[in-house]
Amino acid sequence: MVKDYKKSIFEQFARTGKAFSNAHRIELLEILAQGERTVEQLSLTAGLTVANTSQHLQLLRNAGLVTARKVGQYVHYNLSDDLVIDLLVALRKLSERHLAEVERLVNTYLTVKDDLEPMQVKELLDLAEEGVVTVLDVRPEAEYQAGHIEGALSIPMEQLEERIDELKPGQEVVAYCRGPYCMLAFDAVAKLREKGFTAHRLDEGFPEWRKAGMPVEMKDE
Amino acid sequence: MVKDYKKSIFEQFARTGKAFSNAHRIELLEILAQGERTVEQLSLTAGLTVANTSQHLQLLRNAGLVTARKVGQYVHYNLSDDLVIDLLVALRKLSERHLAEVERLVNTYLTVKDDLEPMQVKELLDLAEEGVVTVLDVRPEAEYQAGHIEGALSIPMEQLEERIDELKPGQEVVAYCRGPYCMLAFDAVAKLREKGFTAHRLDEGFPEWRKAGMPVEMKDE
DNA sequence: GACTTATTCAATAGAATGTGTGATTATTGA
DNA sequence: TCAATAATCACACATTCTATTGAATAAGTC
Repeated sequence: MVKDYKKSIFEQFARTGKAFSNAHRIELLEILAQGERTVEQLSLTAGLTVANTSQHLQLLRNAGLVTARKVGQYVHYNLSDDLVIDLLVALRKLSERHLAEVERLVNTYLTVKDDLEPMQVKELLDLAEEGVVTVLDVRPEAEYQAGHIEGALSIPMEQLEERIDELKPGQEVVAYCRGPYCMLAFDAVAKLREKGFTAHRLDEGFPEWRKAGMPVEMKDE
Repeated sequence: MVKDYKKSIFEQFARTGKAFSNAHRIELLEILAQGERTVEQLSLTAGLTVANTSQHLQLLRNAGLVTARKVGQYVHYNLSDDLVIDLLVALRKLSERHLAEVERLVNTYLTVKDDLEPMQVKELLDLAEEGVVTVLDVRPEAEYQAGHIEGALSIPMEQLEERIDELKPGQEVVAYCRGPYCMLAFDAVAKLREKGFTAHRLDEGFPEWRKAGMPVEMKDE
């Protein structure tokens, strides 16, 4: 009796854990941490076929990690709970510390890492308040629409070069994107500095920001 | 280039996640959260064959979640980091909230749950200080030896009935064991009440207690 | 009603995982 | 040196996962 109970309990936990045992599923969850998405959007962003995406989503749904609501012919998926973000963050932290490989990859890609000091949230808030800095959201337009840091300016990374004159030359810029492993903000900072701006990268992405209860502007849902 | 990087990063995360995708492995981690164990001890507690236990441990080791050190012919395993406990806790919380099944199981087994109010840590500390309550560790002797709450009395659950006279009749007792899903303390409280004691169950187990930086006595390692 | 689009379902093949058995490697002690 | 013990390894088998394909369902449009 107790034995059975014990067995079942751990199996339930494993069911949740299983959701995080596949790279594609983790990526889907990370994307959903940005905000609501349809199946097609998810499949495009993650680079999976629609059917495959749908199947992973079913699994995540069965594990209770995401919710789905149908609007017309579209099914909008979302994280069911902020606890999912907690788990993603815990997973990241643990992986960072233990998998030397992760560290290596981060350092390999980000050769300029030391130059791009991430800004602290408090610092940023103060400076933005005073108008000293511009907070720049370099994610795709759609993601900005779905939700962004309060007062942030949206210039998707691909358009940064052509729209760079929207930024005042003397202005200090803080770029952010999806999270610590999102490359967009790194690329943006590199580009901005190349163009003579003082630019920093925000260590956190939008999900962490929202999770921390910081001011955001969200699309009505 | 960026694509490859992205792929690799999520795969590393998945590797960590994979460790939590199997019920036996989660159980092994939960046991290790109590303290260091040998392969044989783990296999006995989890009810697995030694070879099977060893294989799961290899996987956990490759994922960087546990460390092994050889002492004579024994290999002692341990969690490599408190972040692993964080992840276990996050997994529990998320599972609890989302898997109705977990809730159901807890409630089914613990029909007397409402009667056994868990005590809050602060409350407990105050009362223990004043000598009003006895903190009782009902885990097996070996686990107590490896580490326990400061000042706790050890009476393993199996011996509780015969050694019950070690407790003063009027005394209030607070029992604890391995964690929220460990049955020992529930059984103990039931038994103690049957014997006329005022008994409570501590909601947290030893790992949570230690993790929270509360006073413990540990075996020298 | 026919057509288009978004999503899911069903079936399949191939890869990965989990477990038991028995052999193998270390370490200790006689 | 030999036997005993702890742990790991190597293999084999069954099970489970994953991605792909093409069909089915559901909602909107003409």
